[in-house]
Amino acid sequence: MPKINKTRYAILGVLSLKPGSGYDIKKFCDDSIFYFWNENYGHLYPVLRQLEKDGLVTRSSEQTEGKPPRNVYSITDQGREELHRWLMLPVEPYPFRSELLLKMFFAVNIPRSNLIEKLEQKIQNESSLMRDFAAIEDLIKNRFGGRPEADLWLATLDYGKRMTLAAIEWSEETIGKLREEKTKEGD
Amino acid sequence: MPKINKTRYAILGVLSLKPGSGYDIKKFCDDSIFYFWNENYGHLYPVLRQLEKDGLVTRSSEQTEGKPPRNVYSITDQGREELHRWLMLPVEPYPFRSELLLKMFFAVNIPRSNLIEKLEQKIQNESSLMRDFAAIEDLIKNRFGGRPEADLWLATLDYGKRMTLAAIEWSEETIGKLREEKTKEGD
DNA sequence: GCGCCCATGTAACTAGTTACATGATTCA
DNA sequence: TGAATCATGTAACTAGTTACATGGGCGC
Repeated sequence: MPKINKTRYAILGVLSLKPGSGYDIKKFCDDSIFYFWNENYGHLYPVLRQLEKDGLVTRSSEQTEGKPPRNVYSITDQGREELHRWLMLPVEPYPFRSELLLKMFFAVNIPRSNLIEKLEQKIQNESSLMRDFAAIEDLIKNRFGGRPEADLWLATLDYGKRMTLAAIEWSEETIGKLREEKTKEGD
Repeated sequence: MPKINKTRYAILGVLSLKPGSGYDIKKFCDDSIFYFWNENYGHLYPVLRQLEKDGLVTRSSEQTEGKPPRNVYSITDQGREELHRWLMLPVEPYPFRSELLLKMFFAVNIPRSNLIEKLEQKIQNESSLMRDFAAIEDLIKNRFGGRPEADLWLATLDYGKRMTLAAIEWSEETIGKLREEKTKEGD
């Protein structure tokens, strides 16, 4: 089974909401779906050109005076069909990788304080995510509450919130356990 | 900042527990840490040779009669130092990607029944994982309970369990919400 | 004047996947 | 007899990352 290029579909998905430039697509990923998707220019721009060649998007160059030129892409009917076809397909299992867990698993000879630092860092990161989620939730409810997509968007957000909360809880309890061990040894 | 090769450290980690062949390392990944790490031969074997060239592991060829030859690798002192150095380093943020969420996010024109199927599939997968976790937990507690690593291994397992449970809960509640919507429309 | 935002892209690289190739042993 | 497990590896490919290159506008 050949690996299918997900970036193609992520781009088609973003353009299915509204036309935009490569820059806009990247921005959308970073602002709205960053908690489960990411794209970078080095991959985005070439794939965008390829989609154009395949007839799934069209490009129109906009030149506003005193501003950098914009290549605005729109999804075509063929592009919508292709996206629809892919959305209907079952989800391919994607191997999850966690460097934190890898490090913990082999950390017998690492000072517990170092592990605790890593877990505290994780709590910081995840807490920051929780604040982002609150802001996104407001945005969806206030600005896009009427849209038929709103429920789906809130569902994906709910996933992010649950995972993030669970990660924070695990980190805190694991820190607790590590401290217990430490004091046991220390006495 | 250059991207560091995680496979190198995963291999060093596995060999830090005990010497083994490429096949053994792959097996360990698939059996014991598959819920947060994966390796495949196409990457594993070349990296193993590279580690040998760098003096971080040594190779000894075993030829048992009537069996395929085995290249058994052992970690060197230099390898242990390199592993230790890396384990102490802070965790690099790794972008999380979810095809399921990507599909849900853009699923306005997809029948709800198709989404529900995907969520049910997810519940199946995660439930199967939960059973694997139970088996691994038994193994750690019964066979490796005395090892100093046991607590760390149980901590990583605990992470897996929490995430998996949260994913199942989310899937079930999301199915519920989708069905509600459906019946509302239906009337 | 400095830094951030807008805006496009390429080149070089690396990590990782899949498919191919081979072949013995063991167990049902 | 056929499937699974043991066992090693290469070749071709693709996806994705990072660094480089360029440059105007805007606000503090």
